[in-house]
Amino acid sequence: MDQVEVFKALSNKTRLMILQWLKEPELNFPPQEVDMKEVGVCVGQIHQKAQLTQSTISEYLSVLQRTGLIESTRIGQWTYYKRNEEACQELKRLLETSL
Amino acid sequence: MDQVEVFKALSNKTRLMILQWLKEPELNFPPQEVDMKEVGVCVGQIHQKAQLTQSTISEYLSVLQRTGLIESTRIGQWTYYKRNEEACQELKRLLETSL
DNA sequence: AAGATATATCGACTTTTCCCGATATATCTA
DNA sequence: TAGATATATCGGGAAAAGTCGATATATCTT
Repeated sequence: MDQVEVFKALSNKTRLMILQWLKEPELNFPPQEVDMKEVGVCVGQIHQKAQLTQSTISEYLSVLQRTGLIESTRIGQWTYYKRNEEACQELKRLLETSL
Repeated sequence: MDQVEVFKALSNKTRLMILQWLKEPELNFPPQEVDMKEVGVCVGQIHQKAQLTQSTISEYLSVLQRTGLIESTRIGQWTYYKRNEEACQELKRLLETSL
């Protein structure tokens, strides 16, 4: 895990928010077909909640995914994103030592 | 403490290194007149060790100081920088919850 | 007061990031 | 297969960050 890349990914208000929202998807997004806890939240929902264009949000989700902090599942025409809690934990551990 | 600003400050290899070096100044810098543990390390020493110009390092130290992660003391013509361990701890705590 | 030394600040240039709109791609449905 | 919908990617303009050299400022020494 490249620390600089992770910090860059976290250096943006919207991306930090997304990470927060995905912590408790049921609290932050309207009910879905899928189990949000299990599968995640689709791009459109995140796009609606963040007030930025679809392309920007898609890009931001890629940035976060590249760090490993979130992961995606494609189901039909939707891509669902959810946190990778293990990676988040590992990052915390990393920060514990590297900071 | 503005999270985005902190992460931006940490989004740079050199600044991360500086923060590391200042963790154990006696191990990372040649002996000085002053007690490095207590007072810190002067800009010139950090400048020599990081391979960037004096102005860049001075700027980077300001960036770090603005986050509160390091603090400075002027003694004569030297400015000494050292970690603010309390702030570093607080940041870790913040990350623990905000991440 | 003059010169030396350490640091900070300024102006400039380059690279990166932030966002957008437009378009491409994938999948679904009729 | 045609259209609809969801997402990804591409190209670009504006703003911010990275980095430098030159210069200003502060302090020390003589």
